[in-house]
Parts: sequence; structure tokens; C-alpha cells
Amino acid sequence: MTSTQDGEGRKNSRRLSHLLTRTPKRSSVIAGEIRSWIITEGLEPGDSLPVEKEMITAFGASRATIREALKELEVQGLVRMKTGPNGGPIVTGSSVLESIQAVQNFCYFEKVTIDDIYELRSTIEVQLMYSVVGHIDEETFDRLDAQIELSSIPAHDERSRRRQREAEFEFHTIIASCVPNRLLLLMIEVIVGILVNATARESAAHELHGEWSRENSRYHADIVAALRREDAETAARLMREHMEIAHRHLKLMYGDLSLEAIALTAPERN
Amino acid sequence: MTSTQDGEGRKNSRRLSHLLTRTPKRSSVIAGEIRSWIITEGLEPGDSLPVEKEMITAFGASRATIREALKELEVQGLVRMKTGPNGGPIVTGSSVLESIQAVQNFCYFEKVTIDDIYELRSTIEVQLMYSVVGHIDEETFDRLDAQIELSSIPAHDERSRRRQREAEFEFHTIIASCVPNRLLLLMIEVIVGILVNATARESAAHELHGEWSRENSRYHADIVAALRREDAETAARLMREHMEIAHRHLKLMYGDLSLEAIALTAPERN
DNA sequence: GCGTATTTGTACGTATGTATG
DNA sequence: TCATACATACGTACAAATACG
Repeated sequence: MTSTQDGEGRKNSRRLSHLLTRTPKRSSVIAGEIRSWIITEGLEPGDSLPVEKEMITAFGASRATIREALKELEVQGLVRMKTGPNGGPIVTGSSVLESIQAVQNFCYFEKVTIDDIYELRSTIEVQLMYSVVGHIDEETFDRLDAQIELSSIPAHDERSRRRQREAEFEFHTIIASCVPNRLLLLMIEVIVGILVNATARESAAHELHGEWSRENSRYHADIVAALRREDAETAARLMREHMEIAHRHLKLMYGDLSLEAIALTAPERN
Repeated sequence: MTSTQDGEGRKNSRRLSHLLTRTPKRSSVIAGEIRSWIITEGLEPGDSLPVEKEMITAFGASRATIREALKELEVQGLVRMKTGPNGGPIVTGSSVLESIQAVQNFCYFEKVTIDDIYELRSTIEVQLMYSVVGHIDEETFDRLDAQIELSSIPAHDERSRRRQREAEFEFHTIIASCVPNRLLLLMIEVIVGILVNATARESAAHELHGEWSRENSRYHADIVAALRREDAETAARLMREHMEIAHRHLKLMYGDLSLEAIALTAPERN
């Protein structure tokens, strides 16, 4: 009974899609329907969807199929599963981590280099200076000052060096978080996220790090100063230089043929 | 037997992740292991992974769990399932569509506007001019000419207007496909992909379209001419103007509060 | 704090469609 | 054409997590 329904559905969709696209999986179709259902209902993050049992009757599919559809949406970062009473799939906005993951996968297979990343990063970070100016409040400026303070303390062991490098990256995401353009923020987070993961392993070239770190702190301080007086041009110029230097240093540390084995390390944010 | 092993594993990971992160699902853990296995083995697109049955014994998990793990990797665009003999999960590179999907989801929930998209698009497309110059071969120039030709034919019905708009977008992806920096190409494809989906529905403001389309064709032709003589500066200037005009027109057509309900339409590339 | 109910997570068995050779 | 290997789908059962009385 159910099998005939299934068979018919598949044959039908196969006919429609002809030769071009393979017969879509039932779970993917259901996932798409749930997706558009989320849109048409205008669901916001936090809202909950019907539980598995209801979906089974609604779509006339087995639990495994429904679960697979929900899994697809979960991996895409659209929903999150919650156990217990009043549980079920709940809408979760953003999907920043999923974007980072997807782009990281791309970088792995396409053999993206440090040069490639910095060509893009430089462009976007410079644009950020123009877009963010005038949108940073006092509290954020204080946080930026603290971050710079943290970066200027000389690091001696590998662990503190890593924390310092993370703080240096965080400086950029803090600024980006102030920009009204959320898409610009996402791009910064994606690129910085890739770099954080790429440089997460302990690095060679310890002796380089100290000097570079001091130079970074100077640039960060100067950029903040320029942003304080809302001087976008200067901030942009400094950022461009800052990116060029970072690019040079990272290239010295990691060489040309990097980002391959480093890109795919799972975020594990479950 | 398997249940005790399972229980211990879960307890172990729960202890490690403490309170910060929720107890990860077993399928996600396995997905991560497969992911890093792909890296360490240095698998390329087209290579095949062990079939489900082998994974069941290798990980000591049930079929459902393995399938869920593979589903995760499939949605992330890392593998593709193949039925039949010599089938099983095979590695598939790229994951361009997955990146587009993820960013689209983000745009939906974060209420990204036309202004936001064009601020970023303008920056990246202008950068593209500098990066792509000297990397376009004759055959591609011919394709670009053909594309411009196609765009300059006046469109009368809604269907041909849509095809024309798609051709106009394709012009940009053709140029982008020549850039050595694959990450830059990805970004262009993501942004253009979002715009294509956003403008896929039939639009109001038909009367605007004709004039705009002619202007587009002129700019496209001028940009190609500049790229032919490897004049990056002129190409960049033209592209910036072209973007400003496109931004103005799209804003007239769709207004300020767009991209919400349009962003989440599933690509359905299965 | 403690059971209890609800809902997801995991597991096993089986049937069927589908592509390869 | 037929057999074979594999994913896809269904059904059932139990374990684990969480909210609520």
C-alpha cells in the first residue's frame, strides 16, 4: 500500500526531471517542502516545527525517511533537534558555522592557497573599514582596546602564542560584528574561520611570531584610532598594509602549498 | 555488546565536551571520522569510500546511524551516494551549491537586503577585474561575445525576459570562472546564485527592463573590450559603475525589504 | 529532588528499486 | 536478459534525554 504510493511518486518525479537530474530522494523532497513551509509560515529562530510523529502522518513516509529529511535541514543549520516533551525540530537561524564548513570543504578540494585567501580577505577587510565607520559604539571600542592589550603581552610557550593568535583574529570579527551589513559580517567570519582552523596547529617559525605580533598590535591600535575619529580612508589604508604584512608572514610560516589537509577539520559544534 | 560499547563512547565524549557543547550524536562523530579519513587518505573527487556494510562493522554502529553520518556528509557536499554494484559513497569535490545554500539560509534569517548584497558584490566584482585580467583565453572571449549578443535581443514575453536576465548573470560567472583564485570564483557564484534565485520569480516593472537591459549590454561589451586589451583599471571602473546601476535598478524593482521569502527556495540539484 | 510521560536517538530486520556487468 | 550488489524505504522495538507534575 505504502510501497505503491512511494513507487508512483518516484516514477512521477523521474518523468519530470527527465535525464538531466537523477531521481530525487524522497527525503530530499520532503526536506524541500519543510524548508518552503518554514518560509511561507515566516518562522523565526526559536519557533518549533511539528514533531516526527505528525510529519509521518502528514507526509505519509516512514520515520526513517522523515528523520533523514530533518537530518538534511539540521546539517544545513536550519533546524535543531530537541528531545523530551515540547521538543522536536526547532528553527535555528544563522547557519554561520555551516557556511564556514561548506567553504572550507571547497577550499580543500580546490586547493586554495594562502595567496588566494588573502587576495579576498584584503579586499573585504578594506571594504569593511568604509562600511563599519560610524557604527562602533564606545563599549565595543573598549573591547577592542582590551583585545589589543591582550595581544601585546609577549607570549613564550606555544599555548599562549596560540591564544594570542586567536585574539588577533578576534579583533577583526569584533569590528565586523558592528557592520550593519550582515552578509559582510558573514564573509569576514567565513574567511577568518578558515584561517583560524588553518593556523590552529602549532606552527613552525616561532622566532617570527614575536616581531610580527608586535607589528600587528601597532596596526590594530592605529586602525582603532582611525575608526574612533571616523577616518575611513586612513583605516582602509592601514588595513590594506596590515593584510599585506599578515599575508607575507603566513606565507613564510606555511608556504605555498597549504590549506589542504588543514581545511577539513570538523568544527564539532554539536 | 554493541550497546555497552556505545554507552561508553557517549559517556566519554560527554565527559570531554563538558557543559560547553551538547553530547554529540554518534552519527556526527562518525561523520567527523569519515571526514578526517578522507583528508588523511588524501582522497580526490571520484574516489569511492567503503560501502555501508563495511562501515557498519568498522564503526560498530547500526545501519541507521551510518546512513545518518553519510547523509551529513552528503548534505555538506563531500560525498554522493551511488546505487548498484561498485556503488557506495563516492567523494565529490566542489560543494559550491552547498555553500550557496548555506549563505542563502543565512540571508533569509538575517534579513539581508539588496543594498547589503550589492555592497559586497560591487567590492568583489571590482576586485575580480584586477585578478582575472590576462587569464581569459580567446575561446572564453568568444563565449562572452555570444552572451552579450544574446542579451541585446529585445525580450517581449516574461519567459524570454527571464532567460535574458539569467544570461546577464551568466556573463559574470563566465568571467569569474577564468580567475585562478578559486575562492574568488566561489564568492562570485554564491552572490550571483543568490541574486538569480531572488530574481527568478516574475518581476514587476517590465517597462524598466528594456532600457536597463540595453545599458547592461553596453557595459558588458565595454568591460570585455577593456579586458581584451588587459586594461584592468578601466574594466574595474566600468564594473563599479555597472554594479551601481544594477543596484539602483534592482532596488527599484524589489524595494528595500526583499530577499526574505525568496532566499530559501531549494536548489534541488539531486 | 523524583518518577513519569513525551520525544528524539539508536538498533535490527526486511523488502524493493536500481544500476552494473 | 538475468543475476548481483548496493542504496532506498518501511516497520518495530528499545534506550536516552528532557520537561512537568
